Amino acid sequence: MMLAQEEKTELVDVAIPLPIEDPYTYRLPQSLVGSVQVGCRVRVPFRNRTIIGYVVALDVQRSVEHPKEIMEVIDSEPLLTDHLLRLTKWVSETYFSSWGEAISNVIPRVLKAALEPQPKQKTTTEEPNLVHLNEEQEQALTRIRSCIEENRYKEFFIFGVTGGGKSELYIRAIKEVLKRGKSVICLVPEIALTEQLKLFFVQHFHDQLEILHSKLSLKERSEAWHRIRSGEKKVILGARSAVFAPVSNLGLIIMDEEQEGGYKQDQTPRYHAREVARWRASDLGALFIMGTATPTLETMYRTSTHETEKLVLSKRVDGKPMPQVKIIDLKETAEINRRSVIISPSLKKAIEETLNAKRAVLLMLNRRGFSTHVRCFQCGEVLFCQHCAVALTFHQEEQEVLCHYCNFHMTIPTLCTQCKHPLFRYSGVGTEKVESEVARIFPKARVARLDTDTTRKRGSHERILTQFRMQEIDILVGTQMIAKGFDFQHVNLVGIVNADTGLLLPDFRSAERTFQLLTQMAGRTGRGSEPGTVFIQTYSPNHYSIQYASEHDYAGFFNDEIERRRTLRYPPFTRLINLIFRGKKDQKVREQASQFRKALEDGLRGGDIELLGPAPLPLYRLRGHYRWHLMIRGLNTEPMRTALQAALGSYKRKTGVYLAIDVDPLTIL
DNA sequence: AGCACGCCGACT
DNA sequence: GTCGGCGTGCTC
Repeated sequence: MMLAQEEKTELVDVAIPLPIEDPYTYRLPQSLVGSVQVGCRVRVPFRNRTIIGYVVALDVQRSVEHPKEIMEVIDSEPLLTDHLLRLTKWVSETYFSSWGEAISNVIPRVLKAALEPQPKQKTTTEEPNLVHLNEEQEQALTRIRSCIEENRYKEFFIFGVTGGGKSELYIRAIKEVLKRGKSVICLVPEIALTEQLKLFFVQHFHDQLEILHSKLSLKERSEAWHRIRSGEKKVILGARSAVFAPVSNLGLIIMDEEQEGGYKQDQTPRYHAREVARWRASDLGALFIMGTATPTLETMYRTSTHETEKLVLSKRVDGKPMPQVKIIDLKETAEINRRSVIISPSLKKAIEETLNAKRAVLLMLNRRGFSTHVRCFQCGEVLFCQHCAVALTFHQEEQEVLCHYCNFHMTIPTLCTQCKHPLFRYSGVGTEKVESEVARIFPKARVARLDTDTTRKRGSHERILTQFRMQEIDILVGTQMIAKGFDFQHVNLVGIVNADTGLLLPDFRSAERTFQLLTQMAGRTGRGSEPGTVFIQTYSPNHYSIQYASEHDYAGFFNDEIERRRTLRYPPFTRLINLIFRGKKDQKVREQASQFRKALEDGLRGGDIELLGPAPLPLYRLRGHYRWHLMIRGLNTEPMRTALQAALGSYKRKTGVYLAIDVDPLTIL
């Protein structure tokens, strides 16, 4: 009897959501035979605890010493489709996580097994009028439509000036796909934009629309997930994580503002939603559409090699001219005033004129807080974070200094810890300082600020935007947050308080980022009846990012920058993998990085793969950890991955040293 | 990631 | 002599 029973049990492979190489093999007790399928969650014993894993293979023909028994099958139907299983496998291989980690990243943590039918929402049958498309939009739509009919993978990039009517094109493309019974994922770079676009999308797609992002409650997310999985929802709008939405019959993925860094996850698995979207679309024979006025060099380069087809929207739909851009050389104003100036005389004059005309002003400085460092008046000692290698930023509202990397904060000491002097000097300008300076210069103006500090509370972002829309704010000061999703007719003046903040970073993308930010900011004005003006304050007025941005010349910028990338062997001509080692003991971290380099060298033997480092990261100390990195550079990722995989298997790990692998890193901090 | 086993320093 | 540091290895 016992024998017969044992014959009937079978072995299944279970992916474990922990950083362990391969799936583990478990025995399926007779009582559960037939009740489990690939893609189901199961509860399994693991060491001295239980853990939820994912069944990735049935009927495994492998001898395992003492396979343990599966305790419980959680889902009666597979949670993950075959496609999602292959997708997560690909993610784990590409970004060096375990398969289980990749899967657990995709499905909501708490997911009810049973599905509750959602009460039918009242559907408004009235369709909002589709606005008339201009010739360029019409042509682009024709191309997209013909590819939808072909039912195979195809990639478009919509190169649209700000105000060029991308959104209208998205809506039309989605409708075309829905007509054919297929579903759509539409990605935006951050959650706040999801909320803004939702109002627009819901008018077109009613109860077919689902919102998906990580700020939803666990319950909301799990319910949304089920509605998508069941096919009830066909248009999914969301941030990065929505790229994994379990849609059936995928026809189209849209990625708006393709250049945004928010599409890259900064924790394991460190995937880029653009690459995930590309893989999914290609796997399922769907369309992938990216759109922006300021594409990454990578995407623009793909259009030149015809891997991606470019569709151009060069004209603003309202026929408005691009705003006039004036560059202010801060070296000159600083000389006249014999000290640095926050608002130059010409910008001040422009603000006055704009206020007199009852129009609104946006002032952007990509740095929050009041002053960027606090220094002893006598000995010059700077207040540093105890855990990170960065100066503390003074925040006036909190009356505290704050570390922008680890959130450490404290009140300013009464006496300098070095020389006991009681006075400190506050230098370096942040948005708080700009706000108070502007309020001082223009006492009658209504001034507000929009940055992470003023939008921490839920709904406060929306509240400030509404006030601005209702023209209850004359001057809005903010970080790059005000560069996105702002479409206000009454903005006649945009001031970039300091365009150089990003240019000084030790990052090969700093010029690209600066160009993008300036171009986006310029696009925030001149959308009303009068042409807008942009003032760019800078200490490097001749820098090519600033020059090209002031001329609205993406092509010029691209041609310059792509040659730099070619010469310096940076993406898109090469691929990078960044290996970040961190730990409490500097010496050990450093040794580990050197040892890892040797392990990599052993596996390389020639080839065109370069190893750079080990070198300390720009943020040498972060949250009490010392940080060193190694960079792998090559022409194709395949040999790089092979070498890395081999090194990971052979190197001797030290305790207390953690390794993070960042494939195609966006920032190297 | 946890967690247990195991081998060398400063303490009741 | 013990408590505990963290280095090493394993989890089906």
